[in-house]
Amino acid sequence: MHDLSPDRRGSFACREPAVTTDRTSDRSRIDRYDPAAIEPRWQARWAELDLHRTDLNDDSRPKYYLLTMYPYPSGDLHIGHWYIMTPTDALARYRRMHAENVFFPIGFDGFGLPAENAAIRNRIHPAEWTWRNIDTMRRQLRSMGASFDWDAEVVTCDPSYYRWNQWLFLRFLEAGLAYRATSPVDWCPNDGTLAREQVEGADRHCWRCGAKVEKRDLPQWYLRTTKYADELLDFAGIDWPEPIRVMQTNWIGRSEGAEVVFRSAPDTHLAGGDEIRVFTTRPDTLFGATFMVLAPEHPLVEKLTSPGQQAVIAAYVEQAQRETEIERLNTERDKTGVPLGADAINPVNGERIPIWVADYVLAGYGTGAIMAVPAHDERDFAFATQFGLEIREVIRPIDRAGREGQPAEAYVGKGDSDILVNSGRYNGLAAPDAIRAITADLEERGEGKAAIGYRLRDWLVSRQRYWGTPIPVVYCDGCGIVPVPDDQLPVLLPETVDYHGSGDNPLKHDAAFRDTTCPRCGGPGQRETDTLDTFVDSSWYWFRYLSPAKVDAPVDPAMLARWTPVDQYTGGAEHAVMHLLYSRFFTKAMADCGLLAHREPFLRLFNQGQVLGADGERMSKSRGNVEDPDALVAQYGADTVRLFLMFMGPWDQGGPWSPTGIGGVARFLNRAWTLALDPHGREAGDVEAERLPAGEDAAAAERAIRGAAHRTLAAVTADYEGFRFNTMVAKLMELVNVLHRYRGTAVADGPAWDEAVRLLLLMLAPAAPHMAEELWARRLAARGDAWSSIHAERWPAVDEAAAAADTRELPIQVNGKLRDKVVVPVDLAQAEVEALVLARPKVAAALGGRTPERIVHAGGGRLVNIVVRG
RNA sequence: GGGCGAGUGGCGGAACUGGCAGACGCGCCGGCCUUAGGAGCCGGUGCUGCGAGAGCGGCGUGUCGGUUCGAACCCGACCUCGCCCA
Repeated sequence: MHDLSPDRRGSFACREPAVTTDRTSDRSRIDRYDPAAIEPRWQARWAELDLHRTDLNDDSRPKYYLLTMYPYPSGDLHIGHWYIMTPTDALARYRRMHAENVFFPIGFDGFGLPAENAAIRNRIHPAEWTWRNIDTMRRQLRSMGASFDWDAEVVTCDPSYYRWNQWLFLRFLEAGLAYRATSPVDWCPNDGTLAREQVEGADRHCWRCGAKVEKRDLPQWYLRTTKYADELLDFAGIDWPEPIRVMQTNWIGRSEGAEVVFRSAPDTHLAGGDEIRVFTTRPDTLFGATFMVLAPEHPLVEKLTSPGQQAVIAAYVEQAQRETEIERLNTERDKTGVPLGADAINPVNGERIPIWVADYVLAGYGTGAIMAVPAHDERDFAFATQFGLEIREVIRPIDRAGREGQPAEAYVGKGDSDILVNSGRYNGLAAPDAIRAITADLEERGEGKAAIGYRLRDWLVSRQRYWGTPIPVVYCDGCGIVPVPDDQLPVLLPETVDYHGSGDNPLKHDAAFRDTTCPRCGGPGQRETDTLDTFVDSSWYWFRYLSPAKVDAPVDPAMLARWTPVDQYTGGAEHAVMHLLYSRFFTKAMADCGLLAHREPFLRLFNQGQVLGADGERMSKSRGNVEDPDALVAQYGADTVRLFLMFMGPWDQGGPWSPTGIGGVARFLNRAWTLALDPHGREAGDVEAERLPAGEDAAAAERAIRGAAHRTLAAVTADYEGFRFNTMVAKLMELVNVLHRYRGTAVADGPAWDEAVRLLLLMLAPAAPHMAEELWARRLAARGDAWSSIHAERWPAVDEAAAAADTRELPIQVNGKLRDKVVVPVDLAQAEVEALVLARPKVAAALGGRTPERIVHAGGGRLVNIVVRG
């Protein structure tokens, strides 16, 4: 209700900015650096001039699509958003200075649970809560001075966006990429169903709320991510960080093996011949399969159970269903299980082996049944030991020949030279050969085949929530599942909802929404009341940025062709197997629906680290460790905060937040300001005033200044290209320190000085855009030139001749220990270097009369090492 | 338990990927300027020994070994921490 900003402004006004003291000395000659005055002024000017609006139709320049992960509108921008976005903004500005047509959009991930929780708690409509937060965040985002193209903004909870979620869902449905199925799903008591990727940790908790996840049997909608399992493993053509590739690869979890068909054996209660399919990565251990285990939920359990075992099996199955997956998979606790009273036939040797039911086999995993090889699998070994089942060694490492008797533990190794034993006609084969031979033989007899297993599951996208995209289908008694026709999209979320004071999905109880007519037969129908996982929204949002207002298609095809894929994506690594995997899936699925011509969304990815709270924990409102940048911006200015975040450390590293040291960055900007505006001044305490550094005449000083400036330019350019913002800032600091040594001397404000200041401002422009713009404007005004933005300037070129030094300091080692240094001309010949070096008294002392064995000129003459013996 | 990554001053972090360890900044110490300094400016600052001093040594990148003229960087073993997966 109440706008807080007047209060805030009031409190800022009372606070004396730390960086603006000017009561003493000659600093009063120039106006102080006052970011509070400069920054809003330039932000307004840039907006007014539409400086950051990208002409998407301009193809006279190379395009560069720079994307940063759009934020969730939680209501306030914290320092983490700045950490993510301001270096990316520096990149956008840097690339623009290379005359590229840079598209740098922003939007909001509008759907999601916090809005709904706020609605339940505070009786605010989720839409109102969300849109109000978005307004706040837009203002806060502008205070960063980021050069977002606001015309392209996308908000996913707007019907003009989620309509296309629905449209894409229908295309996937048509293409067989979306389907509905009933199976045991991960269920969070707070958030409802979750995708497998959204269940984290060994204790299987919810990624969002941390609650313990259970299993439920529910009919749900899925997207067929598994169809692309192999393609998702292929990262050719995209430049992504190794850790993300590894995480996705592990997540997909491809394993080669075989599907083997066991059959139930005829028995008094059973005709036999029921197929029990198992997947194994170790078909070479088939002869060691001494029993089988079915998951309690396996469909054949009931049929195969012998009459005598029925009561005990029923009780066991019921008990197992009450347990969580984590309890069932816990390797610490004792295994439990019950024999069915039936046997299976091992297809390789015709042996009858008992079938058990045990909870350590999960229904949702593989086929829900395993062949148990206790000699070569730890869990099977534990189970067999506990129940006194046979343990038959069939794989033997070559160096452990002929040891008989019961092994003390399972040998799970898979050495290339491991030999099969106790395996009939395969005895003596090496394990890899045996895998091929056994698989081929099974296939020939129709009892198995080579198969590939994946850990990846299809993506469960149904959520039992109000604040999301309605899934556009209708259930009709006569017609079954009927997709909502395109011309009836969007299926709008009803605005008035009743929350019953619980977390239950209000759509389910909203008759006006739920009850409808079947689009096919016109009879009564019911809408799907589940909504789509919000990760659907974020799986294609960068396409929508290209034509956010388009009403007849999700994206303008011409824009698509010109601008996608994204050239550079930046964001956190925490989305490795969620957002980043889903986005790749969506791109491939959209391509297969004929909507795209490319199959990978983001050519290059950079994962910045996370800023943690001062306590080292992830920042969150509930932990109370969220850092508010507004106070820092008020005290130091946005440029200082931006630069400090870049200077903290490597961008991909992140770390606990601490504002200690921000004063150093503020000082640096102040010193740069002083250099640019007052080259002749000297500070009162500077005893060296007016004097050039020892041994330098004016010409040497000018050479030194130009050299420093151009070497800095070369280094800073390389750092921007490599996302090394921390060293980029450090090098600018060094340049400023060099220039300060010449301030007030005869060469201050001379041509070399002038050039160095010009380069400094240009190098600073991407990172500290307001201050650079202000000083640039004053510079132009001082020369009587018309104003033009520094952000429209070209990135300067390094003058290699200026950057080159004519002498260098040569370190001299004796047996690898540094003993002396000498200044030499850069192009001194090796023979002359040797003569010079050997003539040094310190070298002679270190040699102690010994004769050098050889002299190593290392690293292209960077260093000499004199090797002596004795 | 498996996979990946990282251990460098009091602190955040540099070090062209095998070549001067500690750039830059914080902090700390000294000086200047000041009625004052929590501002600004200049200088110093890895640890340690000898020296009044300029200086001269020794030791140093988690631990122990190895390769090399030369190792923070490469190899082996181990310790600790982080992330991902069980």
